[in-house]
Amino acid sequence: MGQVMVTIKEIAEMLDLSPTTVANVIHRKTSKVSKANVKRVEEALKAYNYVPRFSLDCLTKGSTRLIGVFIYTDKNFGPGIFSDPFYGMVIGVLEYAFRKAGYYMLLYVEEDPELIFQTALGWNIAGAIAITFSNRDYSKLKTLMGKPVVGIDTHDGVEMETYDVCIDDLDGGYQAVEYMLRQGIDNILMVAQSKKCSDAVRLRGYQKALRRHNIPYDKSKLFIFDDRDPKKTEKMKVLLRYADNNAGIFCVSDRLAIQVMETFQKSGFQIPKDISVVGYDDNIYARLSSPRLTTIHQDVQEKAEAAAEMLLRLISGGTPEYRHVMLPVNLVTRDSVKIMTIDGE
Amino acid sequence: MGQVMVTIKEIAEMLDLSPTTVANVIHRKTSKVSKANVKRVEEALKAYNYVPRFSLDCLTKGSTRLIGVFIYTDKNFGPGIFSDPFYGMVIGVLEYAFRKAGYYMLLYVEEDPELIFQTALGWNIAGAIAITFSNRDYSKLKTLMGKPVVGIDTHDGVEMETYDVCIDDLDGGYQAVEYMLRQGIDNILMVAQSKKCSDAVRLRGYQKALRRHNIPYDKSKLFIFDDRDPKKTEKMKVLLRYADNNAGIFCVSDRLAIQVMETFQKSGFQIPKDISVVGYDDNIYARLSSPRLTTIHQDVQEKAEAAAEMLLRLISGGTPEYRHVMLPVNLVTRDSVKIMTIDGE
DNA sequence: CTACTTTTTTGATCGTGATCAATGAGGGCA
DNA sequence: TGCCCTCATTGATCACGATCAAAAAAGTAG
Repeated sequence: MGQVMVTIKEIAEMLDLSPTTVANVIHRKTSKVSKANVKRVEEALKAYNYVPRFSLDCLTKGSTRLIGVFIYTDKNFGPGIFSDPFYGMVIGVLEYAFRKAGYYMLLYVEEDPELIFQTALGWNIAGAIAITFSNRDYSKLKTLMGKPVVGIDTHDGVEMETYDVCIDDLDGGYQAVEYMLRQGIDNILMVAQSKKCSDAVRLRGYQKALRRHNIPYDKSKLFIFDDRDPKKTEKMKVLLRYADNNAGIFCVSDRLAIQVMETFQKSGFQIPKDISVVGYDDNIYARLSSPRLTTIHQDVQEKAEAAAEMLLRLISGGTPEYRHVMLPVNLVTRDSVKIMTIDGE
Repeated sequence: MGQVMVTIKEIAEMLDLSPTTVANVIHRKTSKVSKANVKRVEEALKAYNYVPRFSLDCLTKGSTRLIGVFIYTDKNFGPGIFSDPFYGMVIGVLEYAFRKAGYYMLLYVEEDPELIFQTALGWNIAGAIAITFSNRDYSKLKTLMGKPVVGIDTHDGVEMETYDVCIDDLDGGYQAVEYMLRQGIDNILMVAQSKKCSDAVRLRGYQKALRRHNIPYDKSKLFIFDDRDPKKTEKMKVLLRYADNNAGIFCVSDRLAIQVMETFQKSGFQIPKDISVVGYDDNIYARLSSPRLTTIHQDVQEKAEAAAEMLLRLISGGTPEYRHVMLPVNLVTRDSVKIMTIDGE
């Protein structure tokens, strides 16, 4: 059915030449082909719209021009994962960078590491971006393929042999909490999605800020709300009893922050009058919410660009300048934190 | 470098069998292999972690298990395209559906149709999703590949031979405008991104609503703001002179609607007191904006799921129930349109 | 015109998996 | 024991492109 692709052999037959000659023209080895034939072959290639069969690259070269972008989701996020602006931006930037470099992007979102490994091997990809992998899975992927892998937001932080890009979550947590403390807010809760990964690092930043102000860490002030939990919004109501103008909440994502604010607002509280909230990411949610969200800004585009550049350099046999790139974050102050006025706190 | 993949031939050599026997076990043609050997081969496959080379499928079958998801962008959207919740949701749903069906997703965003065709051919994809293609490019892609293609939001509407999914933009435009008219708002502007494609259809819906209310169409009330234009926000100020409590603006996207609202708000106008605004899409912007945006809701997830199902059925040789799926849209009333009260309009 | 060099073209092989036709081995029956 | 039949296994071939060594053609010099 449909049009059949022209092969080198067919072009060669039509011109009464050998496939080798045609192949030589394709690979610009024109020194080995007479000018007359170069012209003839080139015209035929255009006329019959010859397209190389990318998928067969793995036979003659070691790999295809596919780059695997693997997103590990330990929770079953379901199909809506890219409506999260973070993932959307990341894959948009990666696709762009790879395409411009002549590579193609195989996108694969999986919870089962084994399936990711199989995909990487079976497609003979040239390299991979591993998003939110654990160090163990990163290493296994790399060992199995023997091809470059660059991690983005590796779960359990940086290890010697990995190449990866992340953000300074310790500083992010610290800045968020320090800012509230400086406004005289000293009863600060933290709302996280899990106790692991980047949330754990942000928690350390939270603790560091408290320590600097000689406030003991009270683990009852750490709340975990699982994104999968359908009763999540219901459970958030436990936060209501903390409403107090000396209280603040540090949330590990803008999404969570918005939900927390809505919880308070629905119960008649005002933000930041009755309680302050700081988010994390600085995505579209933060700019549109009311009140507009004070949050920790991370440059997702830069993160993805850095990862793409690292991987492309590794694939072409080079060595990236750094093994580990940790991008800075910064606080963006908007309207969700009560500001200390001159005449009192 | 790295681990080398095990091949069928190698497994066969290790077990002192022929490659054919191993291949037969892999393809479940166990009727042709003795039970003892089936067991031996299966164990070896597991032990040496045999993974078939997906990319070579095109040699023996007609195509690979890749599905091309092609997004045509006549404007150079740049790398941030998926931060648009629409595209993000679409590709998330597609990736999920294809993966569950055993296919892999090749994502390719391009402005040059020729490069899309080359990609489709070179990778021997099993089928393609063509997002915002023109009918001409859709047909060309289909003809060149001879494989199933399903369109999403085909630019110039539906034609006989295409398979595609779209939304009822005529009704969307109509509902948006009709709603404002019923609130006594009779001076209605329309803000679009272009004069083509779905915007053109929505314009017809706009005109239809006016006609029903015996209001003549005034083309000076149609404003085009190109998303690429950096002076876009500046240019929007021409709208300000329409501020009037009998005036309303129908915007072809929530993003545009938000920008329009901000333009008015920055100049001290209130929405909907001084002017009403209706958006289109009902994405995250609409729910978070202030005032919350009254808008036309489209179910992006359903759209993508319908397209995925159609394509998978076509690939497996079946026939989808419909050639053209047009999903309904509906108005979601929130707070950006002035509501007519009992005692006056 | 021969001998030799250079240019151009070709044949053969590899790498991987699917498949068909053909061979080998074992079992049953006369 | 010999013959046939069936089940199990194998060899050969194809699909496609890259590449190297070998062959053919063309050109140069004596």
